[in-house]
Amino acid sequence: MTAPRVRIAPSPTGPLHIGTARTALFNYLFARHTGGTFILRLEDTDQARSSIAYEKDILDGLHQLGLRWDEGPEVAGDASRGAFAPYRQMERLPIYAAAAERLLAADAAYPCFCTPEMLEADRKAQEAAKLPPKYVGRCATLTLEERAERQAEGRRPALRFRVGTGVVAFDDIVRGRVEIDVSNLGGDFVIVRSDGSPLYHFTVVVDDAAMEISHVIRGEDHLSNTPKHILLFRALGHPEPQFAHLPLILNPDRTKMSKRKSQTAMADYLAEGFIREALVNYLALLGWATGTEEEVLSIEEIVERFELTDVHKGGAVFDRERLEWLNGQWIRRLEPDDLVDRLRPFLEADLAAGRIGWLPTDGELTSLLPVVTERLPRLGAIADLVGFLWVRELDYDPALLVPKRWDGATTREGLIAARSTIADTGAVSFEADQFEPPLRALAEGRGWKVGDLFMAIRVAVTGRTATPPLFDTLVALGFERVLDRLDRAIAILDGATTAR
RNA sequence: GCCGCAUUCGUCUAGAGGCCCAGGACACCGCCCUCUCAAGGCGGAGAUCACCGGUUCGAAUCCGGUAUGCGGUACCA
Repeated sequence: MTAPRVRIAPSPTGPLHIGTARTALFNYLFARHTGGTFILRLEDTDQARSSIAYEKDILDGLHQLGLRWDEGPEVAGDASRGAFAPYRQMERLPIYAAAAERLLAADAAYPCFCTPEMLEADRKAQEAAKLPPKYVGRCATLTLEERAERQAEGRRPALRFRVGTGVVAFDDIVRGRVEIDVSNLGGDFVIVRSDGSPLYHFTVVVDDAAMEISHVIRGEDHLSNTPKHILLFRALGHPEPQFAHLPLILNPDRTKMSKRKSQTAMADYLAEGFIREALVNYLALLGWATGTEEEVLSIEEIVERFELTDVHKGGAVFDRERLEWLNGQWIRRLEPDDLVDRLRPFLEADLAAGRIGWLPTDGELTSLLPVVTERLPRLGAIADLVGFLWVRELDYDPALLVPKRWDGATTREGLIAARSTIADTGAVSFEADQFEPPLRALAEGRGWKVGDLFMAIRVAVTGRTATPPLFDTLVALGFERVLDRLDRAIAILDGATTAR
């Protein structure tokens, strides 16, 4: 058998959608697993809704996920690559026109002069009679003379495809045999608008035929449309590809995942710091499983194990919690240098947004990693975790300073004692294991719980109650800043007592 | 309305006639570890396998029906 050729065919009418990314991924996995070719084609015939900005978002998003296509357009107008160029439908208009001409010549299609008003009236009547909406076929039997007459009146016809009669059946790779009676297709459907622009059902088939697509892998929402495509393939005299309809990704209420009810833009997930390894891993597991208990898998491992026949039939609810868990798994698996590189853009964004006052060096960041990675659910959470390291002044609620079991006076006393202990030991060298024994001894000597003392210090130097381990934090801050922040906390407590 | 597709713990799933009074993971709860938060370890709770009927010695797995859900039904993609 010849190598498969598959494609992802997004339309740039919105940002890269999670569902589109998943479909792209499954096509990619299938292509790589079988040694086939993965093609990207832009379906931009809906000029009213398409935009170059969306196109860029989609291509960038796919690139960021690591889904490289073998044939297709490059970002924003750059050169295409592949033997079947162009890969933007708006640049393929002559091809559709020629195909339409052939169908017309063969009388597989005919011009339709019905006006939107007439069609609307038909629909109303059918609705009233409780009949399924369907084109009545008014123009199906027009003679050549009648067509010419209407043309002469200046009416611009749309082109309709004759669906004929019978049953269309196909063997879907994930769903098995599907049979649909042509009478349920809604009658002869329009393939070219009256303004001459081709419609989706038509372009998709012309292109899949022209690009020699062997397997059409797409969302289940296209299942009911497949007979139309098959009819078109036949009329065009082209062998039908195999079809595989993937289950839908769902909102929590089990409807098709939508912008209204879920976060659907891939760019938003990327911006939050979900990394491609996790995103790919998670998306692959929506509707597919290895059949073993393996779950944390690299894209290479997934490629190796992927089979279309193992894909599920039922829809899958998108579960952000599980994605976050996988993201944590993958963040912890990254090499330190890699993690530092990937953290950079997030820190730059934090700086730009004023969440931090300056950027750490690579060395600083690297030394922080051991205590940071296991606390990082998303790269974007970095400032939230240790942003206190890169700000001049801490801004916190003074009430946080006082541990639950302590009062203000005890806290003040504790911080003063801790300050001098740290000043004494830190003057020699500033290392984590230097402080723990003396500070523990301090707590013990005063009859304090170490947790309380440590918590007071923690809040004083970080402004937060949840941080990486205290001593690593102190070292990261440095001798001077630790003392400064302790002094400032003591001053705050002084102020509080004097005020009272 | 009509057509199509689907249905295993809250969620993602394993399961292809006996290994299943259903396994794993996320989330949840508890314990351990512990200076907080995580991470990790251990344990717990959680599914009469949508329902009804049939086939079979035996069904989550096969067949039929029902219900529910979703998708499609455009001169959108």
